[in-house]
Amino acid sequence: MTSARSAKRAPKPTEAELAILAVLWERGPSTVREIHTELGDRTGYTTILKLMQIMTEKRLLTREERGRSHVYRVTSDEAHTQRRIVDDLLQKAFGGSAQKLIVAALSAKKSTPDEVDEIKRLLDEYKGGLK
Amino acid sequence: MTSARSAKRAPKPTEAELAILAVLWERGPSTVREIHTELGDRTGYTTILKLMQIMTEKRLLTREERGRSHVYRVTSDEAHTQRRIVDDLLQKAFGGSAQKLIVAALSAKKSTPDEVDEIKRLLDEYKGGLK
DNA sequence: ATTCATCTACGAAACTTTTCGTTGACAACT
DNA sequence: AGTTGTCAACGAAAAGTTTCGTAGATGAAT
Repeated sequence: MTSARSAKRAPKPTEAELAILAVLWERGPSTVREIHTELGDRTGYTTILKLMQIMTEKRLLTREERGRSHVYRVTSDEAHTQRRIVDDLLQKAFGGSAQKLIVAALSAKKSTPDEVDEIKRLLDEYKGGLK
Repeated sequence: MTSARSAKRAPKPTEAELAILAVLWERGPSTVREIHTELGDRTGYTTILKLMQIMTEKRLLTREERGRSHVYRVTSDEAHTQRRIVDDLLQKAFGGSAQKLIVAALSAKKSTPDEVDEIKRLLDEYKGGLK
């Protein structure tokens, strides 16, 4: 056997794929038409269709038929996929240091003191979950 | 004019470029040989050389001659580049929510309580810097 | 029944990124 | 002077990603 479409882990999505995932996260299960509309006129309909077909092959999406069209949904949840992506970035750009990444995120986002407090609350929550 | 190599802002590095940047961040200014050694035998020497030449064209790196070889250094500092990358990811995968990203970073890294405390300290520092 | 709109499927073009083979320069060594 | 090792330069192949044109199916409207 060489490279059949067998049971593999979901690979890291490409840029264009990520744009589609983001819409699916926001809207929930959707048709190609819906995604295409949401994404605006930057890309043609068949481009989106093709990408979603490829994503289905890669197991990033599943689909079911509804009438004449297909409804796509993401296979693994938003948090899981985001963790994958961040983990990858953490290794490649931050030498594995979550702290550096968080600092970068804060200054990129220019968070307000209130938001920082909210983040601190999340940290406590996370710490609580560890025990 | 269409696309001359003029005064442009540094573009987002590709994956392979990022691997090189990471080594330069860690080691400081280095020769191609040094980067190649550090990166192991996964890729050939000329591949790294070519990439670094391209990166120099793109102004991600500058270089100066030292004897027969060239010493490359990054143009903009680590934090700045990391912020760029994170900002991009923030928009594309996290709907602009720094909180989501931070949570993802924590669980990807499986941070310990001590590390979480350290991050909280950084947050306070950051908050202090805002005033 | 013909036309029209909408959908999937397929294939290939266009573009980007990564890889490496080859060449020529240069210096150190014999 | 000839051989050997190391380097930058260059070009182009290979691989990966994104784009869209075209075709065929199906249902709705005339």
